[in-house]
This record gives sequence, structure tokens and C-alpha cells, in this order.
Amino acid sequence: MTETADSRSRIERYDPTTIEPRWQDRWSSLRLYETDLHDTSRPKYYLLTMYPYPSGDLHIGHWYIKTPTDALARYRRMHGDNVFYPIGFDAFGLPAENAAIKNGGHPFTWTMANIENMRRQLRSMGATFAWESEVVTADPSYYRWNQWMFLRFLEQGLAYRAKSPVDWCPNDGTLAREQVEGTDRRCWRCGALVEKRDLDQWYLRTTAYAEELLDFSQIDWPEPVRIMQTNWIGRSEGAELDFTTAASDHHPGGDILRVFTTRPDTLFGATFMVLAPEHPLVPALAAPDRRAEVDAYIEQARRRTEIDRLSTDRDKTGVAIGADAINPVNGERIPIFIADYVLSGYGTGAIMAVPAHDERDFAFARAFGLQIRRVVATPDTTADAPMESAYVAHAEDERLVNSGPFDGMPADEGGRAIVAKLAETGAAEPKVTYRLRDWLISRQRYWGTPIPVVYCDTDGIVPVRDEDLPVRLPETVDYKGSGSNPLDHDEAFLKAACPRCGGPARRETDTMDTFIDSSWYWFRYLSPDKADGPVERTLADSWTPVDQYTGGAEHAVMHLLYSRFFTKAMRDCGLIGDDEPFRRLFNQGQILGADGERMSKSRGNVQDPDELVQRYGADTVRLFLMFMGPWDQGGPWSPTGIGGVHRFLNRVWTLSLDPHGREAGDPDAGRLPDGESAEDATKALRAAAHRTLRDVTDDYEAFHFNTMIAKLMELTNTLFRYRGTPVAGGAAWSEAIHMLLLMLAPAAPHITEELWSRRPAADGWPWTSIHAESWPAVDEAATTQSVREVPVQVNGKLRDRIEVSADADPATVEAAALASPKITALLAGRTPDRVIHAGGKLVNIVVRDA
RNA sequence: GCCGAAGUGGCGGAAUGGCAGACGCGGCGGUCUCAAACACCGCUGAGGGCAACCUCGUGUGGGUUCGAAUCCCACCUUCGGUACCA
Repeated sequence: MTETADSRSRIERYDPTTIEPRWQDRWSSLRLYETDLHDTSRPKYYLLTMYPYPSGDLHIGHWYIKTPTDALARYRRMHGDNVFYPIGFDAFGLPAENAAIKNGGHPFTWTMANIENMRRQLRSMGATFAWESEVVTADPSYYRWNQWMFLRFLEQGLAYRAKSPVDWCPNDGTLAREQVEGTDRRCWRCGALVEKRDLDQWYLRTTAYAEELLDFSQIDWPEPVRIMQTNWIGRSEGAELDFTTAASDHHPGGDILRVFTTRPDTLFGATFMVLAPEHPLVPALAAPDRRAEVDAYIEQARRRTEIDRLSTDRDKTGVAIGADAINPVNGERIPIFIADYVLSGYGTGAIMAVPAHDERDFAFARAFGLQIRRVVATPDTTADAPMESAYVAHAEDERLVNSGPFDGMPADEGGRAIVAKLAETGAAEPKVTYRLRDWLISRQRYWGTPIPVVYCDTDGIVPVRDEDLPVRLPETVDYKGSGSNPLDHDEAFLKAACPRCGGPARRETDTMDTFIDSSWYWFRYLSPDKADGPVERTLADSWTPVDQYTGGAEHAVMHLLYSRFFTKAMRDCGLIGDDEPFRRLFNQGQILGADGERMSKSRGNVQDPDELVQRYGADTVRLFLMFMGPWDQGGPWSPTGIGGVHRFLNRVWTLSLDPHGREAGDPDAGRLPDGESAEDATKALRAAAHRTLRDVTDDYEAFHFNTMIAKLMELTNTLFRYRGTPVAGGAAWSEAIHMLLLMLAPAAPHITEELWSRRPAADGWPWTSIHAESWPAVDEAATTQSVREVPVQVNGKLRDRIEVSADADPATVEAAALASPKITALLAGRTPDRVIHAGGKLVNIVVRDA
């Protein structure tokens, strides 16, 4: 037998299927990852990953989300932090009900089976979750506190009841947006035409915090998320102005019509008024001969989605209602329209239309042949110049025109003057409005937290007493084959005694939006079993805000804004002291199916992680998911390339266990590269290891896991060049291998633990887990080099590279660059006009064209 | 529609004002082997040239700069959100 064949058979094969379960058991029996929340000797680090929804579509996407976060938890522990890394399940929601309606059974059964499967998978990943802190939101011990906090919000005036329209199917009741299909808006289940129905529903007063929610000064969040939330809240400064209705044959007039405008300076340009079709004054104002057309338009508008209504692409529609309004500033009579581009929920549900200075009003005026009157002009336009489009820009030198006594004023000043003038008679006031709406939390569904109030004939709406919480969901559910709320016909649930008078009362059957559950769950992780309140205040004070939150960008606005709102509302109820929930946020991307669509069973594009784990082991799958690309990017799933990552782990295995083996196919095996001395080689090994450590540390901190792994691969390639040479197995070699294992440990915890445990006994150390080791320190001296290469450009094009000593000053570098034969030839005797030294990294020689 | 993001070799991607294509996949060539697989070593953006080397090249069109994948303007395409999916 040859030596190479011998060396190959000398070590055992890397077999993740035996290594991984063994270490998972060992870690769990050592209770390595339970967090002592009362330990204050180390800095705390609360690491939170968005808890999963236990859908039936278990797929690789769940691993993609959790794996890097687990690596981060391990990385922080190696820095000495007391890491709290909990997990739970967002267990209420629509898919469980859909499954129950379709297949029979109870949403609880379906959900719990999915949770059990998910727990198993998350364990097989080798993730270090603090399982004893687990929270399942569908458990009465959790949702009880949703109810309790709802009652506190009610006391604080933060919860209230109001009417609002829902999409309604006659067979299936209320529908979610994605349950309404097609442009003719039909029910996804039964195909019936969807109508709007006004229901009394519960709201939380998010708008009370609009101003505070615009302040991001206490948190370090990605800019796109801050921008999206800011735009979502949509603060506008302007004024409310009172128009009045004009007398006409069918109407005495004199009603106040309040509008909101951001441009009071353009009031003289208001040539018509537009009300939302839902505006309460419309029925009274509509002229008898217009009534049929108005009613038809209202009906049509109610069937449109908001996205559709706000589309600026669509041709403007509307109807004149046959009544006029009086402009408060000049007494002018202008016609009133209804149009669906005005929404009842924003501002006052009525606008003054100024076609000359608003694009939507301009389009509407064009479509209906209405007057367009310029009231703002720049020096190069005249007051009467015809307009081809609305003028909305703001210029320094613009002045009001056609505006009576306000002519000639700068627009801003004129606007303030107009508001001040009207304010004298109470017809105007400066006003800030927000696009943000209060949070509608009522859901006409079974599988959610019951809203804890009852309706009593004598006492009206009465909150359930704290001591009667939780209001439990009934254990049996009868969907009667439809999507309508089963609680509505569950007599045992409905029947209640009024907490105030003891008389007969009917229970509220609406349940809460599941976003309530996810708006405070990280507080509950700290004391999941606490029976006398939602949050253990002392633990919350020491552990929250969360240090790092990770989750998908699809939650950039709603979940994250609701969580910020809830934190502030809980603070104002005296439950906690935080102003913000999450100090740092990272949005990872989303793994799609190979077809580029979201993974789901129904699309048949689901990649099951179990298959991959069986074939390659969890470490390979973890590493591959981190190596695929930047974590904030995501993209379509493709297993192409997973073999390369597996090969990398095999190479780490070989290097660790068999440093003296030689590469069978390498003609240079066993020889130092390029006639390097042993001393050179030692230096090169140390330089490679410590530079890698410096870069890898930066990459972990910045969540650049793909390049982190690439750098570990490079180090592995370097080490392979020295395998079998005289330096292999020496001190520098061993140091490099130790560093490689430590750097890789957070990402590939099993193989590194195994190799760590097999270090030669000569090291003389008792076994300790690699995951309890400290992160290594960079030896700066080892990373320095004596020469550096400087690229030389001529007019920005790379023409040569020169080698200079590492400490060469710019003058020396420049002289060397100009002395290079290639450069001299290119310059052909011309003198450089400029020579640019880019921070010592590069030299650019600029010569004018000959 | 509106708000946010992305677009680079055959593929995933690296480089965020300074050497385009790190690292990996795939492909090609080689070594090892009785052979295959595995493993290992090397080459691999396009075009031209015997070669040294030259030209082109980061969605499209313009601009700023000594220098642009990177910054600015306009557009195209794809993805996320759009308030009852979570």
C-alpha cells in the first residue's frame, strides 16, 4: 500500500448522523443553554427571533430565519454575555381555522400537532433555544393576559367601540383581504359576491401615540424600516377650514362642511368640493333628481378596495350631488361632488378641490370640465396663463395671485394669513393629521383571544371582572362547514351573567387580531408561568428592551409598529418602564420556492429540511443557508452548491484529525510552497489565521454570514497547502486549527464540538465544550506584512501593480510608480498633471490627452 | 397606484467612491485508482492576439468625479408591504 492511501484510511469518515444527535443530547443534559435570568454578573443579551406561526408548511425557510440567529447567540456567549434566546409559537390565526373547516377537527389539534413537529425540527437544527421559557399564544395562560391588558386599555380610554365596514360573504361571514378574489370581488370559498357590511367593532387608539411613534431616537433600526413607518404614520401639517352649504330648492343650507387641507394658501383656487361617498351629509345634500345616480355611485365605491380607490393611474370618477358649498374666504358658490378618491377615514372625509395645485384635483377637473384657477405663480408665469398640469412644486419666489387681499404674499405666509383671518370667526384652525388609523382589533372568528366584555340589557357594555379571566374558548367548535364565526351560535359560550347587575347578558363573540399576541410576547418569555400578572416587572426592567430582534422585512410596518405601540401603552398602564421594545433590528430576507413564489404546501414548492439533514447533516444545512447569500436578501431556493459546503466541513475534519496526511493528487504534496522556509511558512500560517479572525469577527458583528464562511474556506484552503509539510502539526498550525474551530463553532456547532473534544491528549486540558470557550483575540503583530502591492492607474485605468515596503510614504510610492517601465512607456514623455494617492491604497496618474 | 428594497460571469454571490467577479456551484484539464466514485491540484467574464498585452463589460439612458457596480436624475424589471395572512 502506498503512503497516501494509508493516510486516507487512517482517519474515520465525517459522519454527521452519529455526531449530531450525540452532542444535542449532551448539551441538553448539561443544560448548557438555559439562561439564569437573575445572573447579573455578566452583561445581559436578549436575542429575539420572530416567533414562528406553526403552519403545516414546515420548510427550509424556518431554518433560514433561525440558523444565523442561533449562530449569533453562540457567538455572544463566547464573548461572555448572559444570552437569553427564547422561542415560542404564534398559535392563533386563520390557517388553523381553514384546516378545521376543510378537514373537520379542532384548530387546537391541528396547531398543537404542527407545534410538536416544529419543536422536533428546531431541536434537530442544534439551536440553543431556552425551551423552558416557551410561550404558546393559544394557551389560556397566555391569552388571559391579552384580555387583562385589553381591560386596562379600556380603563385608560385606549380601547373603544365604533362601526366600521368589513368585506362580508353571505355564507362565510367576514372575509380577510386575500379571501376576496378577482376584480368582481368574490368569496374564495363559495364564490358569492362580496358585500360591505358595517359592524360594531373594537379599536385600540394607536393614533394617540402617532407623534411618539415618529421618534426613533432611542432605537437603532434599518433606515428603510424607519422610513416606511414614518410614511405609514403620514404626518401632515395643515388646517381645517369650514365651508358651509349653500341654500338651494331642496335644502335650506347653512350646514358646516369641514375640510382638511395642507395648502390653505390655495383656498382662493378652490373651484369645487369633493366629499367621500360615505360622508354623513351626502344623503341630506343630494338633490332629488341626483339621488339615483348618487346612490349608485356610493354602492359602487363601497365595493372598491382602498388600493384601487387611491390609484392615481385610474381615470377619476365621481358624481355631482346637486348642491353647492360656500367658500368662507370669498363667499363664492362652488359645486359639491362625491368621488372615491376621497376617503372617509382620512382628514375630515371632505376636501376643497384646487385643481390648479393638486394633481388628483387637476385630473378630476379635466374629466368633468371644471374651472382651473391658478392662485400661486412664479415670476415667469402670469396669473392667467393656461395650465397643462397642476403646479405643486414649492419655489422660493412664488407669490399668491387671484387671491384678493392676499395677492403678492409668499405662499407660506399667505396660507398662514388666510388661516389667521378665518380663525377670527372660528372658521379655521391649524391642524396636524395623520394617515395612521386606530387599530381595528375585532375579528369575527373563533380561533383567537375572546374579547372580555358582555352585553347586558340594563347595563350595556360591561367588562368581564379580572377574577373571571380568562374568558376561555369553548373546547368544542362547530363550523357548520362555513367560515362564519362559530361563537355566534354557541349558546353555552354566549350565555353570561352581567358582572354588574347579575342579570342575563350576551358575551362578545369577536376575538382579537393575532397581532395583539405578537405585540408583547417577548415580555412573557421572561416569566411564562406568572399567574398574577402579564409581566414580571423586575425581570422586564433588567432584560428589556430586547437587544437584538431578527425577522422578516414583511413585518417592517405592522407587527413592528404595533409592538412599539403596545410597549408604550403598557408603559402608560404602569406595567413596564420601557419606551421601545427592540433596541436593534435586523430584517432578514425570505426564502422562496424554486419557482420564485412563497413556499406553501398548496403550491407544492416546499423544501423539507429533514431530507437535507438526513443526507448532509444539520451543520451542512446550517452553513449552506448562511453561505447562500447575504442574509437580508433571501431569494428562490436552490440546493445547488450545498455539496461545496459539505466538502468544506470534510476538509476541516481532515485538517483537524490528519495534519500529516498528503494530498494524493498533488504533485507538490508535502513540500512547502515556492521554496518557503519553515520560518516563512510559520509566519504565513499565523498571518492567515489572525487576519481571518479579524475579518470573521467583523462579519459576525455585521451579520455578513456568507462572507464570514467564505473567509473560513480561504483559511482552510491555506491550511491545506501546508498539510503534510514539516510545519503541519506544529505550534502555528495547531493555533490556526484551534482558531478555525472556534470561529466556525457558532455556525457549525456539532462538528466543531466533536473535533474540539478530540484534540490530542497531549494538550493536557480537561474537556470543556467549545461553546463555553472564549472568542479568540487577534494578534495584531502576526497580521502585519513587510511589503504591499500598490495598483497604479493612468487616467483611472489600471496599468500596473508595483510592490513597495509596507511603510513607504506617498512620495516614495509615487516615484516607484513613475519609474515602472510600463508606466514610462504609456506616458511617452508626458508630464503628469496630477498624481492621486487614494489613502495609500492606489495611485492614479492623470495626464491630459495628447 | 402609493411606500420600501433589489438588479454584477452559465448559476448563488464578492467588492458600498479606488485592482470588478473573493468564496462556492457548474464546466474543462490533470493526479490518485485495475477501474469508477471519492479526494486532491490547476484553469475557467466576453472578444482579439503566438505572446507581452489590448478592447469591451455590473438592468437601460443621461450626469457628477482624477476615478462609478457603488453617488445623482429619468426609466425598465422583479420582490416585500398596503391596515382581517402572519
